[in-house]
Amino acid sequence: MNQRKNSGGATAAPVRRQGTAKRAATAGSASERRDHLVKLAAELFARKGFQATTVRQIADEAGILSGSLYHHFDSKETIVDEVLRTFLEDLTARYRAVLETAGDARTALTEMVRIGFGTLEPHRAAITVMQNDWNYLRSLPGDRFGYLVKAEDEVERMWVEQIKRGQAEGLFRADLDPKLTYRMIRDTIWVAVRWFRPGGRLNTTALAEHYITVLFDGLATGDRTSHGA
Amino acid sequence: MNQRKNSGGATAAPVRRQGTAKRAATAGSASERRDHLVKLAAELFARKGFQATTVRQIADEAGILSGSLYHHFDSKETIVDEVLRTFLEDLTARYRAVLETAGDARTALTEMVRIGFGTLEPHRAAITVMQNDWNYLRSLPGDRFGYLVKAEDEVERMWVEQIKRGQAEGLFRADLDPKLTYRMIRDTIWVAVRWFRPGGRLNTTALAEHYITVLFDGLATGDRTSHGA
Amino acid sequence: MNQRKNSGGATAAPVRRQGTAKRAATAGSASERRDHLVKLAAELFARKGFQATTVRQIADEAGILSGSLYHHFDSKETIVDEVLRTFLEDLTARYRAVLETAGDARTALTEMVRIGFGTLEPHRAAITVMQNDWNYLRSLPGDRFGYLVKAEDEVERMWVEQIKRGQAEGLFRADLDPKLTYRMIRDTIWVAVRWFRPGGRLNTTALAEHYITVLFDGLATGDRTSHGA
Amino acid sequence: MNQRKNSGGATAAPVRRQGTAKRAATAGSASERRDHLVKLAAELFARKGFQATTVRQIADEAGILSGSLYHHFDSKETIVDEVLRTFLEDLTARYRAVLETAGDARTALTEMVRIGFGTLEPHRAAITVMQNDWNYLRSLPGDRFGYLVKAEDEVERMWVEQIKRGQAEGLFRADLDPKLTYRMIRDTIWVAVRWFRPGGRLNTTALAEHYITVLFDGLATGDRTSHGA
DNA sequence: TATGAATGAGGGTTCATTCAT
DNA sequence: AATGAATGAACCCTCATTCAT
Repeated sequence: MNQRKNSGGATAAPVRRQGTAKRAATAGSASERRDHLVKLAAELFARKGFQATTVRQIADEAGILSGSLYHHFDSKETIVDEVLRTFLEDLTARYRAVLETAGDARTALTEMVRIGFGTLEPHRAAITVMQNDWNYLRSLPGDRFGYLVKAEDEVERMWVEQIKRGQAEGLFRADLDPKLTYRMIRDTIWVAVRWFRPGGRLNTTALAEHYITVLFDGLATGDRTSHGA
Repeated sequence: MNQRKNSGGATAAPVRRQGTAKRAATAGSASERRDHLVKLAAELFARKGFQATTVRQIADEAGILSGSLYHHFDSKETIVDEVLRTFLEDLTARYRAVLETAGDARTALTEMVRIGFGTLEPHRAAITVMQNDWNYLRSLPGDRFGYLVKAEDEVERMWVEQIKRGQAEGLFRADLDPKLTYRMIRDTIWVAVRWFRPGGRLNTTALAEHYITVLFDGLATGDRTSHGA
Repeated sequence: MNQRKNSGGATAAPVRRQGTAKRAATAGSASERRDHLVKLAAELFARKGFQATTVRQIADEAGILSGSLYHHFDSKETIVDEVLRTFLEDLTARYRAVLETAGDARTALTEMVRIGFGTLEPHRAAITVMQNDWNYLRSLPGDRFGYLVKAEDEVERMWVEQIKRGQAEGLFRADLDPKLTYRMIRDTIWVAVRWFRPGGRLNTTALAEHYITVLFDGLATGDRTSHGA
Repeated sequence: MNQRKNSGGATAAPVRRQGTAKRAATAGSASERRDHLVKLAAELFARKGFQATTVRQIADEAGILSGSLYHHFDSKETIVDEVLRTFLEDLTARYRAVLETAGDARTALTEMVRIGFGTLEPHRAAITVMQNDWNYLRSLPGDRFGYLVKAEDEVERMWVEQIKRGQAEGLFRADLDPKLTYRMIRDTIWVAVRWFRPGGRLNTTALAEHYITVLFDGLATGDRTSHGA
């Protein structure tokens, strides 16, 4: 279950009983099989929600019986855990990388926005799950998903730091609440997962640039007059 | 505003075992009782999610048995339906009112943002449900919640119209995608429901003004230099 | 579920859908229904063991669906809990009653033996479960059945006390280990449940008198010569 | 006595992952390996019950995977079969040996009691299983464990014979039911397995002598007065 | 308008067993 | 003689819903 068994080579796709369902070419090491299952599950979780997805559906998708899933995972929760953890690890790693080499605060923030939108496509399923089921998963007993909160806190710290730095450097308006600003940026990026579809009119790069423009310079054209009540 | 207590009639407050729950003064007309139940349910849906909330929990909260709920509602879906419908009707009504008397596009948009944030408190539960369970509800068979999509479309039309008008008037950058811009604004407002807590450091008015500032004029201070890669 | 609802009178056995199975006349109060179910379950537990008995079998026996059992009980464990608790409460109550009015130690012990055998018939199922499944139930997590151990300790104390008193009074051999002696007596009585069948050659009274004879005066006839190695 | 370790051959102690468990020296002939597995399983069966013990647990204990057990045994039942059969064969053999050379009935019975207690330690696991799971195993379809009943019958015959002989010889009370008496003796001995722990205050020899005293001469001191109701 | 007992479908999970490798 | 992936049946339990009272 957890030792890489072979591999390297053509692995001569073994003849395997087909079960009832599709089951696309699933040769490869044990951990590859596991990853494959996680991917299938993530897709379902994203489409229908964690709770509404049954382990039987996941198993069907993989062409095995529901009980067989438990050869690979302890529980349904373990699967979604793996989905989210993978995403969060990738995300925080990318943030850290950017921050090590970042120039001024605006550049850093710009890069971070790009990273955010950049995950939209490769991690679409995970982000969707996080958006929709975060509330539920966090409420589960046993602090099973406590790391979610921790990871989020770390990310928040990174963003807020840059915003504050930008204010100190005179690059960003001093009258803004850093934490609040971070939240708005974060939400704007992630919620896009709800309507963003790859292959549509705009790709995630365009999305990012669009948002960067609005974020830094606003909707308005040059003339800064007061409006509203 | 939400607890017309009696109504002047014989209603002879029925002796009732109290069950385990609070259940404040529950006399009154049938429709008031119904509204009360909807409110309790909305709170639970918001806190735990629609699926994770059982009809038994709703009934408990109301101090009755789960079967008794079915004297008021056809199904669990009917309840959430009422929750969402009420919210959407209020929201669209407010938008229409503003648009009838609005001045230039920027003023109109400003007001719309204020309306958005303004619903955060009174409709917190409904918005939360919409954020978290929209995906699931929409996927239910029978087009039970098709009106959600319709309402959303109407709202989108209103916003996009104002954005385009603003661009035409030269108030907003011409290089922005109106639909995309709308979505970002919308999301930023609604998702706030996830972390906004009444009584905290900032009230919804402050939130609105904060966002209006960033939205129109951006994060950056005056010097519009190019940044990023 | 837990309030006595009516009763007293002929209760006009309500017409009720028959489900799929037998279901003997089950009129009466809610708690009577519950008791009935417990009795059915106890019988099955005794016959096949707690683990080997499925909730479906219990429900079948009652003529309802397995899920319906959960209207009356929280879990399968709750049912066996009720089986054992009822027995233990009856048993300890009887012991206490005897001990309050007992004469010398031998009389007390005699009565206790009679009580023991006397429970064999009315509590046959419960005793059988206790004999066969004690080990398993005790090992369940959460100290769900800790009271079993407590009740057993109390009973042990009562017996040992009488044995010691008998020794002090010069009625019982002084060279016997009281605790050990108790255990042997206890086991001899309870295990009889394994082979005792009501209506057989001997009833429980005869069993008791038989055992009392051997217990106090031994197998041997008068001549107390030493034997064995 | 139970671990002829090698056997003089190349056996080239196979490199084997150690799993999570102990697994002392496991080289040796196939039948030794098998015996070892049976012993591990017996221990688990005794501790947790036959049904509650999973084949996975047995395999874990042996440091192999559950599927691998099926190279040694046809089924889980086969394992417990072996556990019980071994015990019963040893037991009846010992009884037979004693009976061939026995003197009077009292001596014979004394020796049989000693044998009984004498198996408590070496066959603790098997006896425990027999006590707790007999009921279940006997109920399994296919008469798989019919030999259990047969062996028990044979043992009963041996005991009852001696008791009757003792009565005929005038050594035992004539008013006792031989079969009933046998059962009580048997039960008293075997159930001791539930609380007997090697290394405790009393060893099995002391237990036996204690019981022999009570059995033949009773609890009471010399004065045979009538008691009870 | 409520109760309370029941339905019936389905949920996640367990587990002895099989079998290609 | 072992692995590891899978089976398939069954298990306990949940829950929206129904309905006679």
